[in-house]
Amino acid sequence: MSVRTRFAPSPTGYLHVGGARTALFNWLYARKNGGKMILRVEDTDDKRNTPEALQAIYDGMNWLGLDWDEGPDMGGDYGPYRQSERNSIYESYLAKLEAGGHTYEDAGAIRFRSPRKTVTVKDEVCGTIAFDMSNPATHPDMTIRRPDGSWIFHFVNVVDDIEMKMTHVIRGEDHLSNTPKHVELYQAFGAEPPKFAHIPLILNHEGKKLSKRDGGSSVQYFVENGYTPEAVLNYLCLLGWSPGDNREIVSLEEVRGMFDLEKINRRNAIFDLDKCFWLNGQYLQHMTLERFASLSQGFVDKAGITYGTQEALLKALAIVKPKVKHLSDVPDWIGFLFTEEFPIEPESLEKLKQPGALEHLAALGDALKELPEWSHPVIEAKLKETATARGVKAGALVHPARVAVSGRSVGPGLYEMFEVLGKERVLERFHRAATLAQ
RNA sequence: GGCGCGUUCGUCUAGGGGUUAGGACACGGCCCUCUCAAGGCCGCGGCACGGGUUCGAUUCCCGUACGCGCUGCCA
Repeated sequence: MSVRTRFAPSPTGYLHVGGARTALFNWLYARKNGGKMILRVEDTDDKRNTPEALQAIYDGMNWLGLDWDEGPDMGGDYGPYRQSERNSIYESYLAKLEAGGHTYEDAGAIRFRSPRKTVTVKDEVCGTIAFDMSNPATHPDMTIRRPDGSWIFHFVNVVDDIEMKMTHVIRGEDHLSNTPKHVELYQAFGAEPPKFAHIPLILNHEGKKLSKRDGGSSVQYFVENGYTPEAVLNYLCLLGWSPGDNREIVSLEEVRGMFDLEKINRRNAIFDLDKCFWLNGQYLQHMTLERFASLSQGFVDKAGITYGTQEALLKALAIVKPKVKHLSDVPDWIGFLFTEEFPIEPESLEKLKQPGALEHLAALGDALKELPEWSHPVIEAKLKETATARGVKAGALVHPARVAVSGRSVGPGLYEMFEVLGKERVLERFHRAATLAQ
């Protein structure tokens, strides 16, 4: 039987990183085994259930690059894929339960009568667990339908998993304790339960369940803060799973080849934004300039930078790419290259006021002015030559020049900046800075 | 409270009856260097505790503690 996994989020208005990792593991397992990944929207009773909330799920999944084979947007053989549209299916399953005497009414709601036996759950991650369901006080009969006719999660979840022929249910460990209830339902339907795999939860720095308020709890956070999907995906893979060979940087493709349910830990993991941040810098540095440019484009446009030609933008991006850690920082890193209105940091301006700084700057300007060719190696040689002639270290010229040209003391390599700016603008900026620092 | 799951550096993890307990992030130092990064080197830092089992336990078993989850007419 071919593998069928599913990601079954409830539209809450955003894609939670925990949900994203659940989706990722389901995706990996399906793809690894040549199976199908299904997206099912669990929108049973919520009023907050809006088109925007659904869109947030699509957006998050799309951004991460996790695709699915069946879902609300594309259909499939077992649809519809939104629980709000599956009422007739639930009615028929309820009828089966009623026919079997498994239900009863309680204050208008419909409850499932537990068989009150020990239920054994076989979990691919947690092993075999026996749950004693005999005590109604600790394991009350679950409600499956509210008085208003709406359905309860446990019921529709199981019905859909049966109907959609899921072979593997990979979900958060918060459902482990619910699983015996689900197994009772499978048994009442005479259906074979799927294989379960409960994956550890993702916690915040306080060790609590990651909530909406925690930075990085939503995929949207990573989109807005200039993370690359490959870095986030890589980070998520490393939470509860490991390639086992001490590598930290592993592409989705590689993980897809070696992913295995048995290798998932059972331990909850605290989300470490620092490490995700580090991975992001790694990915940014090692990706192609083209990829970097396409990921940066949105941030550059949003910042309203008038960069002229695409070629000019590319040149600017090339010199900041090794330094940038967040794509959202790109505009700040390249902005001064495209306008003469860039700000000069007060602290940096102080460097220009240091004794000798303006003289060095003027001398450097004079030297550079004579340069027949304007390229990194030539500029560098000239600067060093000038420094030597003046009996100072290169830094004495570099620092004031950097401030003059960029308005700040931290930035891309000086010679690279010069090259991108061109001789005229560099010399102009030298003059302007000298004036400002008087 | 009951039930379930868990517990290796601050964090993510590798490992597993005999190891100097490995890696990564973070942190500190040094090197490189035009700044900042990157990179290189070094350092800091860990098997929750108590009993067993065993020649030997961080690894297996049992407790305890702690954490998390479930215990809804939330999902």
